[in-house]
Amino acid sequence: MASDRGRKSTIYDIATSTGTSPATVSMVLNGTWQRYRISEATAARVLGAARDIGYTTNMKARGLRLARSGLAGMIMPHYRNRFFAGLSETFEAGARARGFCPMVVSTQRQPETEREVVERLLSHQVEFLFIVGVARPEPLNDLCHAAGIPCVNIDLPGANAPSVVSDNRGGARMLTDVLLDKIAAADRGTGGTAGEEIHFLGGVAGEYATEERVAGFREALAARGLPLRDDRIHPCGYSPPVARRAAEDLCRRLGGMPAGLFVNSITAFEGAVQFFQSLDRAAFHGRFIGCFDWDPFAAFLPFPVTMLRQNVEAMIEQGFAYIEQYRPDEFPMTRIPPRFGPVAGDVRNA
Amino acid sequence: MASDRGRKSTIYDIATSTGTSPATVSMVLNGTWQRYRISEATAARVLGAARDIGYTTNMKARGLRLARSGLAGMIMPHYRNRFFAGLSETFEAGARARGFCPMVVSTQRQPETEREVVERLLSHQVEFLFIVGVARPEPLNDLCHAAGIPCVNIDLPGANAPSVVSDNRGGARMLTDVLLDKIAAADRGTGGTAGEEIHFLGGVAGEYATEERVAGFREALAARGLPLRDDRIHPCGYSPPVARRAAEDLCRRLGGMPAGLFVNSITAFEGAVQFFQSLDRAAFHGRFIGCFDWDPFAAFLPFPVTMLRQNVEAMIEQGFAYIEQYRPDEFPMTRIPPRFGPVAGDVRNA
DNA sequence: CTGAAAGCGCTTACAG
DNA sequence: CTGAAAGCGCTTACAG
Repeated sequence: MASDRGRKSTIYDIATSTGTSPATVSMVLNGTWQRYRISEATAARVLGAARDIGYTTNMKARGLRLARSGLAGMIMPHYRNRFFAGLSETFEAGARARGFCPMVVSTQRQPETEREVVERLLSHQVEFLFIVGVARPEPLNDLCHAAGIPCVNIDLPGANAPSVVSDNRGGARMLTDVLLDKIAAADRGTGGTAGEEIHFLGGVAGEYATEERVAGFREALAARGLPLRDDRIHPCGYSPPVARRAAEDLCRRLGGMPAGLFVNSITAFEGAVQFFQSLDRAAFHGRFIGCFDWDPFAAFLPFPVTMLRQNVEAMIEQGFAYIEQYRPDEFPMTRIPPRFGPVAGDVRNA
Repeated sequence: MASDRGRKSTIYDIATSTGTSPATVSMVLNGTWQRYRISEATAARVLGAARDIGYTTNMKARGLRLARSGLAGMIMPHYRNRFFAGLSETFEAGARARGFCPMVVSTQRQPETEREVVERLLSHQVEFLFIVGVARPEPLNDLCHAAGIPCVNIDLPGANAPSVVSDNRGGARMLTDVLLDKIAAADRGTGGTAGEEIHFLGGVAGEYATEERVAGFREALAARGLPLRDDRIHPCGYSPPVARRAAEDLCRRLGGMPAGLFVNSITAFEGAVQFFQSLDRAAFHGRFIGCFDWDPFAAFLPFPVTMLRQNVEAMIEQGFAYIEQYRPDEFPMTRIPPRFGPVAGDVRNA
């Protein structure tokens, strides 16, 4: 029954066809008609016509009039891992539950794209913006402020907006402790000092998340009185190919796998695993690998990997909380503890 | 320098502050000023003021006036695998390259959500819509037609809009052929009839993609004169837990892995792999697994897997082509051939 | 109980 | 070379 002739129908069409006025139609459609004492009969007539004609309200016009777009914006690097995919999906569900239409766009970590996309989203009048995984979010925060739009930084913090991040330091500490425990258990009785042989691979020196994780890693060692030489830290970046090479170099230098390997991020892990494929399975005997991130397939690799799963739901909830209580002059930060994901080889956890 | 006092600034603010009119400001900002013979001096003044004030044009107002929103819509099930993630990212890049702001939202395969989201996107006046992975897209296509908005179905076809899908039949044929070749090579000289021991796992009976893939699977067997009993086809759905159980039942029944296993979709594969973890590595000797989908980590499992990678870029390009040459009365379908992904254990391909 | 009117921020012929 | 005016589709006091 849709009038697919010509253009989309408007409240004027409905007013004409029902012998009422645009104002009446508007009130009926908005459900405010009883407040305006519109007769039940008129309301029913209008509603029926709207249904028959397949009317949908033009949000552009309503938004213009009301200065409320109904749009909720988010930018993020990409969707190619479970962490980012989960953040998007959770954000979308949260936005929808709050009556907004989610608008999430990926920017591939390109600062220029990030800026352009934010400007675009602002042009489209998003009512608030989640900024995910941006290394330097401050310029974007400023753009939002200039437009009078609340925003939050997720995953990577920034000075000019509230931020919610994983507890990177605490998580790294947890993960390192697990690796050290396993090494110690394997060492038991041999009096080994395997703690010295634990290495940290991946991430970017000077970047917030990496520095925090390195700090947690150091803490765990320090707590056991284990030494840590700087040459055990290899912040080779996040790209799989360079992580692959870094892992290879490391093993060549050591003459084999280190007793423990803390891999920072799933993408670095992907690279490292490419190299591990070339190793004999025996190379992993008594060696323990940890990854600060989780992936369902990575859980099924042929050697044991302990994985940390960031708490996506809690991060997004906190983001909405910050938006809802937004104060343009206070930029707190909250750290959400990650949890252990299923452990490879341990089917019960899968 | 942004005037973050009060609300967002408009062309009226700029007109006032530069002693010009809103019309002039509009022309200058749109770059059409020379066509209207506005003086260079005025143009420069306006541009400067716009920059100082941090002006961004209100797309709601412009869209309303121009009946062009600048929004490109897409709905899809979720982002939790490389295929969907790739479709989103490629779509976003394509939309941006064409001057649109992408608006992609996930619907978790819930028909109600799909409908609501499409209505919402239409309300926001998206100029066209990509409908990805929807089992029954026709009602959504009709919604778009009623609104006069072109749409295409991606991944799963529909009768009421142009569709672009992977060449499911051809791809399944390719994949099955590889598995049969490997089995034959392993069998060489033993005179075995291992072709009979190839099974198909996952997907939904009656669903387009599954039926096509089963057809390709049958074709490959038929071409070699191999028989295929119906009890070799196990369309257990896509969910990992049920696929896990199905794989387990199958192996129990056979007393071990079949010679060949064609797994339909990465999610079914995820389930099957959960079960495989409990098997001894020897169980895979001389057994060959194929998956109609690709994942970077699945490529590094401890047994050989041949994976098909759908051509996301070509699919999205074809989608845009359909939109650009849209005819509301012709609904063709194009099939894009998938390619082989890197093969597990073969580092050279990784 | 319902309609006429103004205005959200923009663009584009049309005058001058 | 530039401005006044109308109109995109809506909503909301304000009359009646």
